[in-house]
Amino acid sequence: MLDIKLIRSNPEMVREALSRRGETAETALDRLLELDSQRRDLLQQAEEKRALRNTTSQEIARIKKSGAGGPEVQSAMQAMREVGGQIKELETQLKAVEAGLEEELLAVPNLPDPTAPAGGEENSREEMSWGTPRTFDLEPKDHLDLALPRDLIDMERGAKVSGSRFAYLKGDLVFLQFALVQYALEKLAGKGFRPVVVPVLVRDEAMYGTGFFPTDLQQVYHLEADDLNLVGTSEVPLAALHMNEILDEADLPVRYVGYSTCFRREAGAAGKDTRGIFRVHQFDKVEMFSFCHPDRSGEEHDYMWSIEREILEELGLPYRAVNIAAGDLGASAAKKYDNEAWIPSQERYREVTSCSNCTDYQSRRLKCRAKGEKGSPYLVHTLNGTVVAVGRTIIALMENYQTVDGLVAVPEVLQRYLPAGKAFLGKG
RNA sequence: GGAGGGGUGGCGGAGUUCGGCUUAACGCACCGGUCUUGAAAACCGGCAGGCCCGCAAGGGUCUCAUGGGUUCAAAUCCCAUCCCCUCCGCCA
Repeated sequence: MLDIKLIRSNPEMVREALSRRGETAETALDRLLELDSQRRDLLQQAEEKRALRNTTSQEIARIKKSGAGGPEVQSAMQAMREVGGQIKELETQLKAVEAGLEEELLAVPNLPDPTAPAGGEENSREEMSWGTPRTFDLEPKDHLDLALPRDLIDMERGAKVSGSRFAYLKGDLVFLQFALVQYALEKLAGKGFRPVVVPVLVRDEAMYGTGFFPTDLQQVYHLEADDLNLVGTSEVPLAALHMNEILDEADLPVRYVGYSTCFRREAGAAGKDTRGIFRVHQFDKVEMFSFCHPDRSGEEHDYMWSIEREILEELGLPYRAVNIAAGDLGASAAKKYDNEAWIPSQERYREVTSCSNCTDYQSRRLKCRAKGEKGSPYLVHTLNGTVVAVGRTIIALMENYQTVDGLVAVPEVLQRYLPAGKAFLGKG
């Protein structure tokens, strides 16, 4: 959520910034400004009446206490009865205006960082790349073809039991998953991130607070009976962890690494990435999150991004990193890097991790602030990044580490987390 | 799921019977000062946040879990919701 005061005092700057997203937020901004001015007008009227009522009520109390209290008290009470009615009327109008303002404001995305390229997806800019895609003598197999002979991935039964885009992961892939998770958690814990297992069911409040609602409503599984939502990423419960809190400035940056299953409806992705487990409704992910001082989110972003790259390099996956264009950013992000690993079967780079700086967009919604020994509380900046998206990382590993015999080698950094002697998946 | 009890400032904790100097006592923590070679102790003072108006100084308003209601006036009375605790039942 943007600061209404910023919009009020600097509408042209906001308009300009949003246009870099390609947003046609013009009319929305005009409505916001109009509602804001209505709100302040009504607020002022209501507060004047309330001030009158307060002083008069105190007057009445004083007179009654002194034992007096004749007709003038009666008439004052009568007058305040009327004022009370007027206040109620103003408050009703005010509430309607504020609800409208809130609704409009929630739908406005974050202002993009100046270093995020303007425009849509096609303007995203490759920042760097690492490694060289392997060349194969024979056509490389995709992850599903590699998995099927050893029954490591079972899409058919996933579909039978749960529907399309659900899978069973079996055998050595299960060990590989937990090896990745353990490797990621240990690495991040060593870099100042506190491990957390988060709740995966959250209230609407947390979804709005993190900026997924109202924009991504249709992406989220909602449990009607309990009015709870299945999270699509542990970013949600991690961000909401300090909702309505004032952090101690001395503790910043407050860093967490969360592990959870993630659920996504993938509405609107019909026909896209339908093979294997590249795009499924349920997957596991290790996610990092940081609450940091507003002056340091830039360097924190770089730090987190560097961790993601370090991991891809240790896993030996050729990748490229992309600075996402403003128009392709999620609602909350001011800037985002996507890291795309080389997928041999597709002969292209696909997103495996990403890292976003959400500045104060989420913290304003979540009311998450920090305060030093002196001075007033201020909104923190929030950042999130994928450490390991298990499914996609497994795909990248399988395809890049496949042998001519159709076996899959295990990267050295992961071997110590697998049952003894497993240097290849599904062997024996 | 059943029966009770309870949510007050950074923390602890009064106040709720009987609505009105509660602009929330008191303590702890914290900050500033006096004292001291320095520190501790003691003493003095300060110490919530949001919003609105204002160049500022300052003023107003709201907030005692949340939202309504009663009243001239609500931490206090009424209703609803959320959360926490205890006991019972069920349970990985």
